[in-house]
Amino acid sequence: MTDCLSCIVRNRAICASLRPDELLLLGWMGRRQRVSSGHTLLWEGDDAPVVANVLEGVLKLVAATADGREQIVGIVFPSDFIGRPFGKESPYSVSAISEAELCIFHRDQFDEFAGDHPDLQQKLLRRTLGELDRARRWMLLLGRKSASEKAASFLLEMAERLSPSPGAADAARGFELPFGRQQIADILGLTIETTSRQFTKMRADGLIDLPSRRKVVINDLAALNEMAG
Amino acid sequence: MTDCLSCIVRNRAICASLRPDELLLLGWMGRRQRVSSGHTLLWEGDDAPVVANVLEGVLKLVAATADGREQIVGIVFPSDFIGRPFGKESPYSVSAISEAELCIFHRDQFDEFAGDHPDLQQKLLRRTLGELDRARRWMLLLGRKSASEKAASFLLEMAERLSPSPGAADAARGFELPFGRQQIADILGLTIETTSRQFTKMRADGLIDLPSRRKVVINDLAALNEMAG
DNA sequence: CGGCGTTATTGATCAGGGTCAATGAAAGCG
DNA sequence: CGCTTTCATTGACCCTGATCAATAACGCCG
Repeated sequence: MTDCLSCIVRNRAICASLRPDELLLLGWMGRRQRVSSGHTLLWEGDDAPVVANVLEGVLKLVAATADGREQIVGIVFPSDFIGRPFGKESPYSVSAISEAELCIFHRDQFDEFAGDHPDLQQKLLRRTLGELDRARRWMLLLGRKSASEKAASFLLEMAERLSPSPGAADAARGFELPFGRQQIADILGLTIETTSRQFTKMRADGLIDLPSRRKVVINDLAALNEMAG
Repeated sequence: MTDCLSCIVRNRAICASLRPDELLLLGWMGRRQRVSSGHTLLWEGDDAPVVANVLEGVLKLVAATADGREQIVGIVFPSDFIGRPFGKESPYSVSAISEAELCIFHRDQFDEFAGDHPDLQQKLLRRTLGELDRARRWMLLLGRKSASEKAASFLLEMAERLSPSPGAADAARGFELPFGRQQIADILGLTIETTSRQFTKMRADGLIDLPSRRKVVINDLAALNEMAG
């Protein structure tokens, strides 16, 4: 059994809507699972028999064409929810891109539990609405922005999402990306070469520093915002 | 007051979850409104004080860059729901692209009503999850597909969504698009010229007929599927 | 520390799709 | 019915970002 009361995402995940006794019930249903970096949890097109909360680590949602081109369609951080409630197959695959720890439920069991707990369902609805907003803003980037606008937008989004206090204006000026260059390319709908060139150019122009492969320091937030279009 | 029981989308909209007495309550809150083609209901970035069900007509959700490039991020058909419950500003604008009839609610009133009616909220959750899946499949198209793949994918999606019996395998072979070429371009992340060229090419190759500006007849579904990648 | 595998950068070239411009076809209207 | 306006098609040219290829930097491990 899982101890939900001491869970690290207790107050941020959808479970935050539950009372201690309800949480106990949910705890009986869930089981913790570590997944290692690179491991794929759910495959695109397959029936997705599980849903989960992310306790730790980062995962990616990937859609792919028949000939292997990949687009990352979502990034999942701790306290986020993954899987597809209400019985549809997953339209994308879900893979860990770092060591991760999940709290996994059988989808059918979870669906039933959710049916009896409107507050949980509302939390899930709010979260899904937020995800939909984010996905739609990303569609503008994918469909209409240039490579340089994409790169700048990406850094701003990451500064926002990786900042310690969510929602606050103090987006992190320096942070470590959980992605390599190829994954950034798959997020932006670019090739790895173009992505690399854009990063190099931003560094050359003094907008950012790149102290190591995955570290980024933002020097000129205003210019970056300008550049993002 | 609105007569929900005789509503044309009674069994398809989220209201289908409600009992007659609940429906009566909701009817008191809603008001019908006609909107003419081209009229914008909600503006990107503004607070969105209303939500609505679509009874008739087609609307588009549009995200735009500061310099005026536009990306259509969603298409709304009869029985679909529009607006942003739970108090966030709309991240896109909503415009009618044909004469339309809506059933409009004040967002706050609707939120409160939804809070008291879990079944309604679940219907909304299911719908939102479906929209999110659709948006993410579209991200693959925008980020990774070529112009010809985009055009073919578009026609297949439209054949599916415009078919009279939803879900059935009998996607309409001939149908009338509710969009002009510029709007198709804004859906696909292309220019109007490229869109036009792709349509002309598909006709030249015998995959489709174009009997009038907005009419499409699919001749070779298999080839179109192949082409969509 | 040195060697190797992986990942990122840089360069040269090319092509898909954008841009600019002109023409053509439909729809709206007096 | 013809005129105007809007929308779509077609053509010529160019540019951004993809592709192909080589090199460089990092990280891992013995």
